[in-house]
Amino acid sequence: MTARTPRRAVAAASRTRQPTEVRRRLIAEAAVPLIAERGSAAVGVRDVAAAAGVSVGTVTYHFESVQEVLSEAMVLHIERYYAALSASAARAGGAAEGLRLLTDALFTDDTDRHWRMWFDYWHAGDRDEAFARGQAERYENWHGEIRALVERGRDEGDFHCPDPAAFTTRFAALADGLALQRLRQSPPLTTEEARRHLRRLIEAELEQGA
Amino acid sequence: MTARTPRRAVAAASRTRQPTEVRRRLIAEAAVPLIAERGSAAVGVRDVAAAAGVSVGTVTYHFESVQEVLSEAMVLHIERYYAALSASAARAGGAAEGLRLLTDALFTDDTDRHWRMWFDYWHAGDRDEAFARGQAERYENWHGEIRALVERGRDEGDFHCPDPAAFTTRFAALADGLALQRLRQSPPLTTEEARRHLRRLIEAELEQGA
Amino acid sequence: MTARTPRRAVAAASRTRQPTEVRRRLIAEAAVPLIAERGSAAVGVRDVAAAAGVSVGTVTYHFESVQEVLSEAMVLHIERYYAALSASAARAGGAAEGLRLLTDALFTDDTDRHWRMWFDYWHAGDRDEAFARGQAERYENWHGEIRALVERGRDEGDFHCPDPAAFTTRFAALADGLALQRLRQSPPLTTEEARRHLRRLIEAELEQGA
Amino acid sequence: MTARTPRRAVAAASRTRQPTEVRRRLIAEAAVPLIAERGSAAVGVRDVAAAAGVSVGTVTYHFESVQEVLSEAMVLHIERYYAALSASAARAGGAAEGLRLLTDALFTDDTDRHWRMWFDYWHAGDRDEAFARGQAERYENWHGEIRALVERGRDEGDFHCPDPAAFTTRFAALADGLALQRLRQSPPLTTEEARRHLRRLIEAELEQGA
DNA sequence: TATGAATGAGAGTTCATTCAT
DNA sequence: AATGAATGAACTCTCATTCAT
Repeated sequence: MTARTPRRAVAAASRTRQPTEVRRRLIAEAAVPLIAERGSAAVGVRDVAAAAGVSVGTVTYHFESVQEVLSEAMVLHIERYYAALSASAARAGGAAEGLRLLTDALFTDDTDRHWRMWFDYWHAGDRDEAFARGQAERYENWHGEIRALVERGRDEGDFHCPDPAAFTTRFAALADGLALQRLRQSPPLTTEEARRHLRRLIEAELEQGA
Repeated sequence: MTARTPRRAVAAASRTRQPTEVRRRLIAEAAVPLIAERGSAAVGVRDVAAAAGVSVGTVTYHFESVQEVLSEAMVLHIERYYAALSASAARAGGAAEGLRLLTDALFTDDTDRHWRMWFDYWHAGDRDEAFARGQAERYENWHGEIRALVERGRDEGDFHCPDPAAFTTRFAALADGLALQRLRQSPPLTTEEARRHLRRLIEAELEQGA
Repeated sequence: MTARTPRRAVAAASRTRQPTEVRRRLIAEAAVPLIAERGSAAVGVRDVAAAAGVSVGTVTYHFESVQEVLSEAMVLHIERYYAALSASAARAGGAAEGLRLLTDALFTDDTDRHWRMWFDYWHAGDRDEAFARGQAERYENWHGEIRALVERGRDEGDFHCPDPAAFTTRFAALADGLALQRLRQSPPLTTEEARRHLRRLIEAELEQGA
Repeated sequence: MTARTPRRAVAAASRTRQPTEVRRRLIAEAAVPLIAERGSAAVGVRDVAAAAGVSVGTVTYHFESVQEVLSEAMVLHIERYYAALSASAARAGGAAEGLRLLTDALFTDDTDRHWRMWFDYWHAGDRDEAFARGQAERYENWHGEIRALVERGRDEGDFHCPDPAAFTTRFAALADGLALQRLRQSPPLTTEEARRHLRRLIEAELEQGA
């Protein structure tokens, strides 16, 4: 009969008193799958609270606003994604192989949800300065990662690259653009096609003189 | 008019009776700048009605839903943008020059609002099937435009291109990706830099053998 | 694309200019099935106009208000129903048989829609004085019909009835009440059961002494 | 509070925080007189909220929809009415007297508002399955009450009744039908007349052989 | 620290009525 | 007589935020 069915099941243990930082983290973490599935615009405090197994009040107690929760959750997810990419590259023997592994890791069947969230995050920045700043920062880290590989590759003699920064811009832009197309075109670009386009760029720009 | 939105000034001339198709167009047209400035998520029927100088009822009389108004407005704006690009390319002597003019037209100081709306439209498609379909269609038209130029350039002997479709995918993706970066990075990518990256792709892929 | 698809198909011939009384009748007549199917509360001017094959303006030109259309339509339907009952009774040899035929005609598989509209009409009278007056008038006619049969039956020596008016009240009330139950109870009262209850009343009150 | 509904006076004491079940009850209770006076179709959330001395949000917080509020309010009222009838019957020495007291209690000058709400509730069931189900259930309870009295009366030797279920159907139907007439006819059936008709049924069917 | 009832502005939509054509 | 575009008040429902407990 009640309008909102009380769901207390989730994470009953965490209903106990927690230090702020722990609680914040638990809440943000709980929001990640919600955003990934519905998009940030469709996630409300109530949803987050329910998913985290806490009350609405607890969410607003620990966060200034919903925006803050969403932002934190998205950053959490995105950083984790880039960490995986880095790990993938680090596992390689040389920078050239590293860039190749990273390229492969960018488009897999599991990455669509990442790209969706990434563009969702991008979009949020359109009206929210804080999101935009986070976005810029994330772009910077990501570019740094790529550029480092390119430069190491050049040092190791595998790549020929007069302007690593410019290449990085193109590489990152191409990846973003391919993802956009993949998520909207029909029939969609396959993951393999997307990778091939990136590899084509690498060949054309870094390996031609090698 | 409602107490909340007191202005009625705009488009006073159109207060008169209009055939449905005319009124629909006037309303959609009035919605364009609103969406461009605030993003589609922040535009409501009341805003549109006020901007069009009509009552709320008039908007809902001519449209099924707000979504329909927004979609129509965005399509209006986007198609106009692509028409300008086409015109720009058509003005050229040959296909090679056409592609160069088109590249220049993609990034100017006036195009940021286009890109913003383009990505807004893209994002709307994330939760609305109708938007997504429109998006796919627009991608197709846009790709067709580019590919035609590439093929004509090859026929005219200016371009060397074994796979025009693949190049088109990369060109369009790079343009999208550069726009994403331009709107978020700080300091932002300049229009000239963005163009240069696209020209670099053209050189590397189409003109290398010429 | 248009919000409201223009349906001009229906009764194209009647789209021509018509004298007021003719047009009123055509419109009211068109409203009958709508009310029967959806209930008067769910029928709007637009529906009526569409069903009558005329414009909204035409409906409001000929009627003071929607209420008036609905009322007229309901009266049309209800009077037609009672006319059929009268005809049924008139067809009989004597009053006794007439009352029996009328009883049978009250509950058939086709009469549910009548009862539904009757109670809809009754309900409308709860907030609208005009409806209530129409209702009272209809009750009076209906009672008159029954009473006349009873009195004739008494004169013909078939019935024994010291107070025809009181019997009429009970007979009419029982019919109404049985219909109410039939439309709500589950399992619903069958038409045959409903008739039997009415016949039982007739036996108990009119035929016991005969 | 909203500009449109300035009064906030009622139930000032209940402005305080209440557990859901309590608040739900307070709100439903506040809706009863509104429905009784205007009919359920004319009662909106704003009215209910104002009457309950809470905000609109509070109503929608505790209820799924207005329908739910109205339904709960009507059930509240109707059950209370039947409880009073039962109490009336229970107070009697024997079942025969119980049925007589119940008959008297059905029509008093205070019961018109009940009947109005009962038919309003009935009508609501015409388009809403949930209402219809509630209605069916209420019919069942009410019939059970009557039948029990009849059977007890028979056991006590006061009534002669070969088919208590059938009598119950007729008794309940007659009561409903008399109420319908009473609320519409002019001049209206007096309460005493209505009772007399019911007593006549009892005499004719239950006491004739006694 | 945690709760969840309470809030109220604002959203999209409906629709009887008006009136220029 | 007929049209249908235009109106705007009123509707229900959503939801981030507040705050007494």
